[in-house]
Parts: sequence; structure tokens; C-alpha cells
Amino acid sequence: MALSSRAHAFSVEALVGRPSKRKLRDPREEAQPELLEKDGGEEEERRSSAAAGRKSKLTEKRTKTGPLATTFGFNSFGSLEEKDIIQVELQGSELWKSFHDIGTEMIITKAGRRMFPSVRVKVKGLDPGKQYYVAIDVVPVDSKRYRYIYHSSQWMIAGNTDHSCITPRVYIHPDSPCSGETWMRQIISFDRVKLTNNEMDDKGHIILQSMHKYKPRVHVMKQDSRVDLSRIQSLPAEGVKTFSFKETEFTTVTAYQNQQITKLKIDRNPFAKGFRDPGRNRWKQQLIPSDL
Amino acid sequence: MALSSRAHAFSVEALVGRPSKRKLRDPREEAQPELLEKDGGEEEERRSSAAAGRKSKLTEKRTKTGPLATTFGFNSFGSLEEKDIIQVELQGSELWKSFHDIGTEMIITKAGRRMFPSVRVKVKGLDPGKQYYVAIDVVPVDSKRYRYIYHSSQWMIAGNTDHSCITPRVYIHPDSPCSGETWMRQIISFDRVKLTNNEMDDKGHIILQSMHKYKPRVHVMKQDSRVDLSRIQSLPAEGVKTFSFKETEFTTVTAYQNQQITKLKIDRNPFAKGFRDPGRNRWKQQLIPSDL
DNA sequence: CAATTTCCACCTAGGTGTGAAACT
DNA sequence: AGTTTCACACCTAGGTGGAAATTG
Repeated sequence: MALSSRAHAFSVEALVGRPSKRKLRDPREEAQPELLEKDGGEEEERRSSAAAGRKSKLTEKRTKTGPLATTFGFNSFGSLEEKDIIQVELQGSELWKSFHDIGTEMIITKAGRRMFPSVRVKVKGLDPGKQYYVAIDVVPVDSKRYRYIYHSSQWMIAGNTDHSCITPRVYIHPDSPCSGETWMRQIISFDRVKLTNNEMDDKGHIILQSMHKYKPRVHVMKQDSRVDLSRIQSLPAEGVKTFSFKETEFTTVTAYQNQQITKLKIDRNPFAKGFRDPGRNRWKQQLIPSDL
Repeated sequence: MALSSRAHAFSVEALVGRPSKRKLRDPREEAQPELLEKDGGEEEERRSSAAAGRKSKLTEKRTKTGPLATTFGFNSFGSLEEKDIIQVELQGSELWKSFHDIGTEMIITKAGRRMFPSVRVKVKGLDPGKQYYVAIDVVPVDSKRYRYIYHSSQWMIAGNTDHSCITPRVYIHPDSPCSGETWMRQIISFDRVKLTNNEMDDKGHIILQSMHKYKPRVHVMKQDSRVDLSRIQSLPAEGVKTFSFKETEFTTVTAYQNQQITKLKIDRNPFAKGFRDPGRNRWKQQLIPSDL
């Protein structure tokens, strides 16, 4: 155990990984209505795998690969076909849950930092012959600023923030636009999205504030020949289906707070392989000039 | 001088780099009509910088950044506006010319190999508000098979090949579709295109035959909502403007034939830096077990 | 024997967390 | 004291030509 000195003071409870506190906070959040969906009237259906029993008629076809989010076809597209029941299924939800159970943290930097895990989804119910855009954005979960308390390994509310005047940036999936057939045939990965705390960012990265809670949202929209969706910065008012998943919520940080998160990231992110234990601090020894 | 042993037998003439022979062959090729443009009736205007004197009315606005190719608006798009005079300008033409003067070779492999130099262009005369696709393909320059003669450092005709039944694969620029405004604002680079000699290739690479002469072509097409251009394998019959540049012609090889080409590639391609002279064959000495 | 394939050392390009320094 | 930034060693991912092996 030779991880970051930043999270040096952690409780035994945090290391054992008892998920009780976190589980207790969830029901309250699930019950509260969507506060942030005023900008278009699109319906958002969130379904964690724990709530997978509802709407069995729609979930009959579910494979056991992961949680599923569904939006009913209330015809903002103008089409009445049964196929209008678009479903979006999160891939890699087990990994997301591993982080979520601890309290997911995502690093944000000036230059932009990828998410790990990244959002990857499968889409069903599209019209194979029609063209769609698929996009992602990240919206605040609440209006609170958080602070991590080391000795209790807990996130505490540390203040309020007004997000209401900020329109979140949208990252259009690079394959867009693309036929429904093609979208449905592949796993749609947003692994190249980058998060930044630089409000002046000009590289199209998603701008967030550190020490706040956010959730990614996936958007599916039929191609509209009237607007060039490929260059927009904000979502159109209608014709957009929006999906999100409880287990992808995270807190933004500029340096990891909870050492369990650091450990899990190092363990699962291929790019952090150099920090895995077995062969670690071997290079440190080479820096000591003792062979002379 | 410790380059490839393959091109060991080279003439002094080749090393000095006298361009006379090549220059002599060019006029014949320029005079011959396009043989391979039967598939759509699109007009192709080729203009090397050596022929830049013609059509001065159109080239007045030319900057001195490179050669320019122009297609007149004869309304396959149905529009009559003056803006229909689309111009495509090759970027990095000095580098291309350095290779062309020697006799450009491009390696092709089963897995696919990038081109160096890569095709990079600037486009002018698009309708800023309309959507366009930009694409590249590579077509045969003639029906000959070539062989490199080491002792005279020359390419000789070695036989005939019938290309007529092969429709070339098209590589759609990944930014497609995109507004004319955006296309014109940036340099359009095809550096990710890969060439292969694998006729069964399923990765969308451009399939070529080794030891043949080819030229890349750049295509500009207005978006047609009737067809999903993003997934096509061959060009539509109409509404396509096609451009090519004499200095981007090349001969396909599976291993470099002319040592001057090898030298120039190593010198200019960042990925071949490891073969540049100063620090070379230092690692070879480490492999000799002589320190015991 | 010419042409092609394969494996390799050496690069570019860029995604990790670290730990010290800087900021506020 | 909490938070942010920076240079850095260490990775992944993949683009080079060399040289030996293989192909036809």
C-alpha cells in the first residue's frame, strides 16, 4: 500500500468498503423529480439495475448485459411506429457500479481529462433506415459544493452553487450522423470525451466545476436537415431522447480524494498500469546512485 | 550510409538526383486524355504548378502556398451561382515534389500502410451554408506493371494489367458531412488513409496492386439526402467534383526500391526518426555480447 | 530470383497517477 | 488548510524501415 499521500488519513471503514451510508442516501434522490430538464421537455427515464422489475413488457427482450433505459414514443419525431420505443443500455455497468459503491470521482484538468470508466452504450429501437445523432453531456446532480472529509472517508456538503445560467456543452459522437442500423450494430463509446475545469476552454471539452456532483446523459436525435447538428454547442429544443444511469454519477476533483478510488482506477485503467503494485517503485531504486 | 541492403546496387546518377529522365516522360502523360473517368462524367482539371499560367482569370486570387486545381460549375448540382467554382489546393506540395522528382514510392502491406507524404488540401468556393462530403480515392495512372532496375536506378515497364473491372474504394474524410464554411476554414488532411495489397481487406483500406503507378484523387460532393454517403463504397454517378495533382503520383511497392526514397522518407517522416543517421546503430552495439 | 511477409527496435502521440510546488 | 497546477516516469497504442524468412 503505497498510494498517494494525499489520501493518507482514511478510515478502516473506507478500506473495508462498507456501502451502507451511500445506499441510505439513494432513495431520497430517486424519489425527487428531475430538476434540470426544463430546456426541451424531453422525457428522461432512469433505471438502475436494482429497479429492473418495472415495465416488464418492455424489458422482456432484455439481455443480462446491463441496465436499460427506455423512453416511450410520444412522437416528438412525428412518427407513430412501434419502433419509436428507443432503448439505451449502459455497457460496463459492473465496473461503473464498483466505482459508484465507493463514490466515483473524476479528475478534471485545464487541458482536459478523459473519464474512467467511459460511457459506453448500446441503442435499440431506432429506425434502421433513418439517420441519427448520438451525443453526451454532463449535468449537475444538485446545487451543492462538496468537500471530502478524510478522517471519516465521507463527502460532505460545503456550500451552494447556482448552475442555472450555465448551458452544458454537448459532445457529439464522432460517428454522427449515422443510420439507425449502424448505431444499433455497434457499441457506442464516448471514451474520447474530456472534462475540464477551464471555463475558457476552446477545444470543445465539457466544462465542469470541481467538487460538484454530476451525471452524464446520452442523447439520441433523429437527423434534422434544417440545422447542422454537427457544430451545435447546445441541444435543440425538441426531437431529442435523453437517457442517464444512476451508477454513472460522479464527483469532480482535481486530485483524487478517496484512496479506494485511486486504487480502483490504477487497477482497471490500462493507462495507469505503471502504478500497479507488483513491479512498483523499482524505477525509484534505479535513481539511487548506490552502484558506484 | 548504411541504408537498406535491398537497394545496394544504385548508380551514382541516382544518388546525385538528376531529374532529367523523369521530366522527359511527363509531357506525354499530360497530353493523354483521362482514361478512367467513365463512371460519372465528372470533369477533372489537373494543374501542376508548372502549368499554372493558364486560366489566369481564375488564378488571380492564388496565394503562393501551392498548386491549385479548379473545376468549373457546369451545374451538376443544379445551382448556377458564381460560388460553384470550387478550387482545391494541395498543401505541402514542396515535399510532394521532392519525392516526385526522385520517383515517389508508397509501401503497401496486408495490414494497411499510411501514405507519406499524406494528401492535405485546402478547398475554396464552397457554399458556406451547404453540407459537403470530402473524400479521397486512388486510381491507376496506366495499365502497366513496373519493375525497378537497380543498376540504372530506373523504373521499367514489366507487363500489362487490366484495372477496368475494379472500382476503386473511396475513403470518406472523417469530418464528413460538414458545412462549406467549416471545410474552407481548415486544412483537410487524409493522413489516416491506409493502402493495402490485400484484396480481401475488410477494414475499409484502399486496395492497390504492388508495382503499379497510381494517383490520389480528392472528391467534393454536396450532401444528397437521398443516399447515405457515409457508408458507400463507390462514388455516386453525379454531383461530384474531382481533383488530382501530378506531384502526388506514386508507384506502389512492398519494400522500397530506390534508396533515395528511403532516405527522404526517413528524413521527413517523424515516425522514421529512429533511422536517422546521427544516433544510428548504437543499439546494435548493445546487442553484441562483448563486454564480458 | 524477385517479391512479399513477419518480427523487431525505435520512434511519435498521448493517457495515467505522483509528489512537490503554487495558489487562494 | 484545502485546492490546483506542473513536470515527470511509466504506461498504451500504433506508425517507421531493417533484416531475415517465406513465397511463388
